[in-house]
Amino acid sequence: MTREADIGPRLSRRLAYLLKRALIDLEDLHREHLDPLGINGRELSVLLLLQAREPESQQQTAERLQVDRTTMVALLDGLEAKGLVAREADPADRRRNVVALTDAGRRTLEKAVRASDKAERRLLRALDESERTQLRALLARVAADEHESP
Amino acid sequence: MTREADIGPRLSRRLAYLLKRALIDLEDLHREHLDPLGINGRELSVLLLLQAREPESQQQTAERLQVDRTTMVALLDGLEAKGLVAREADPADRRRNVVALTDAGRRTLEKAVRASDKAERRLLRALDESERTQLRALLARVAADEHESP
DNA sequence: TATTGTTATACTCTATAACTATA
DNA sequence: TATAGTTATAGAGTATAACAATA
Repeated sequence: MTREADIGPRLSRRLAYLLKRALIDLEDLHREHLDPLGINGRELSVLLLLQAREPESQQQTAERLQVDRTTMVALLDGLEAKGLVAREADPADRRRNVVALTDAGRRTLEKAVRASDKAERRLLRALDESERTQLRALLARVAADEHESP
Repeated sequence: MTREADIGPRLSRRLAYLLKRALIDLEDLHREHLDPLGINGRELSVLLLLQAREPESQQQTAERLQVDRTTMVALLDGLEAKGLVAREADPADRRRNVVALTDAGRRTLEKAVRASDKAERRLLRALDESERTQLRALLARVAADEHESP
């Protein structure tokens, strides 16, 4: 494993390095914990988004997740094949697909959130509860600020 | 821009989402600030690593950065073409290339670190100095813990 | 026989352009 | 004419396999 001494203090303290390490480790943990549910982290984020905003068109979903609409097609193809979401032509505008969670999608979502909680706790096990809250709060403020005035 | 309300609180508070947002924003800022120096964030990390460990073989460098040795070939090709690093056959073992920073590489490195500092400050402008230190310290502890017992 | 650097190749992720069906 | 979804295609980024030089 890479230890701080191996790469030097200047690199190991750069924010981009620290964020990337944390994200890669968290993605590995998500792979591990979500695998039994048959979905990945990306798909979990789509399910979470749909739960908050359904029913919604594919394009709106893509924009909110900041992915290309062609990427969303493939993502929804996968989720639909697993029976977790359903596409239906919008009666009011037959060009649009209305996307919604299925019952199975809702059940998988709740299990997946618990699995993701586990992955997060595992990543942050070196921190106590108040420090975990603090980290999340600091990151949330950074994200909120970026949204405000780019 | 994506606001928290658009994606719902459940997604916007997931750690993976927060880390990814911060990293993407920071990568954008690095692109912007490093562009005048002719290098990218990836290349800065190689320069920082070499400064800490030079001279070192390509393979050792690749392992420390956790990239494939074939990827390192392309990375060093780029840095060498810009005159920032030099490859030389190791007299003791002619299979190896010894990689070292050139004088130009050292100068560019220092400028790039200052540019990266700026990018980091811009990303974290919503936080005060003690909060920035705190965020970095929390992430460093998470990284150190992951290295310890995977 | 094993290792270092290299090249060729394939795979993933994502975006661009073009097609269709609707409006 | 413009838009939503789709498909085909191409571009980064990265990994695997094979090869030449050296040990």
